[in-house]
Amino acid sequence: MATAGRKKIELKRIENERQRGVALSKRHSGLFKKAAELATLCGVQIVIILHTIGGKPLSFGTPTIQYVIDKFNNANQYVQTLVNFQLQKLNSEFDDVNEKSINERKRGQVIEESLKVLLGGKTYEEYMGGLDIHELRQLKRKREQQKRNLEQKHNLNCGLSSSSNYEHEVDLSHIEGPKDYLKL
Amino acid sequence: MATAGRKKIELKRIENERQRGVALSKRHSGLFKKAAELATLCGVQIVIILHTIGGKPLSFGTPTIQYVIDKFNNANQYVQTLVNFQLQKLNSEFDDVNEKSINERKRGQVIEESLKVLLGGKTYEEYMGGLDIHELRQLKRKREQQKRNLEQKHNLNCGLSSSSNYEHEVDLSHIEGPKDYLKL
DNA sequence: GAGACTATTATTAGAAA
DNA sequence: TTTTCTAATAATAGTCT
Repeated sequence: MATAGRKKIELKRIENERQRGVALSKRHSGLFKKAAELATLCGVQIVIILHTIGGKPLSFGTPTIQYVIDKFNNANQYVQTLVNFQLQKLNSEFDDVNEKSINERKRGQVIEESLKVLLGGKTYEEYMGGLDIHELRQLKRKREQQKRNLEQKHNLNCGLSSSSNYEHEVDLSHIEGPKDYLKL
Repeated sequence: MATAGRKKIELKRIENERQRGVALSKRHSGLFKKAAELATLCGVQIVIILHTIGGKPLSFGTPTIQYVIDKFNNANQYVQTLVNFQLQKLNSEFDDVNEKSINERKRGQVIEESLKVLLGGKTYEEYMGGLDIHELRQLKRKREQQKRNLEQKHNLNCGLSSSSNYEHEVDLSHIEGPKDYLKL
């Protein structure tokens, strides 16, 4: 038996879904409140994680973190930090290359315009016809090589997926199992 | 204020070590008991980990601490998946723009070469003399700067970049912070 | 740290919004 | 799912062991 209320209730799963939901809501906040009090009064660091039957995770954690608490709260913070870092890097590179592209095009246009004047109103392509195939092939090959290099680079730098090591090695040997409060 | 007992106590750290120890002992078992009840009554899986001021870890978990931890970490894997998706998208865009940049430059070089022949061995800039010099110098400076930036990035694959207002759409809402129970 | 005692306060079951 | 109300039950501060 357990609980405070109008009536004692049996210490077993509440089958009525509605009742169970209400109990979960009340006891969830009650538990977290107790945890917060404990943290404040006794200066402990504490983490609570619970998964409802429906699979919804609820969690509580004091701001200061250590050991296994790292594994929970920090896992997220750490992931976010990594993500932001990677995104910033990519964004920055993206901006650089994009600007470079714009500048190259701009310069090309300036040169092309004057060339056009010299060629009697024809563009370079129009003037040259289909020639320079050899060089064009070489350029294509180079471009492909560079693309391959880039892909390699990104796989190395952005391997968030493959490398799974945000995990701090944590000694869990001292952690107790669930105690048998229910049989009191 | 809080607590049930002979007297209300202020909701702040108990400075008296003896009192604090007693409070920790009682509240620790009380909290774990509540957790066990919640697990039984509502069928939730739950883990509590706390570290005392002295660094001693105390924990509780149903069905197992490791189980709940793993489940929580799996939720994080979902976050990682989303993140990887976003990164791939950015990488792909990056490659596109980069290739575009390379193509622009190659095209510019080809045009420049033929222009040089037409101009009697002089580059466009040399031929144009003082014309457009302001703009050309600006472009040149920008290009050199960008080249430097890129080289730096290639060398240090970890250069922290400046600003980014990119927001990844990842729902971390299930990870609650400590709630404000203490101000009630 | 953990128990026992007990006056006192906190939590919560039930019902309904 | 959370909240309100209220009666009933549980948790615990203080003190001692």
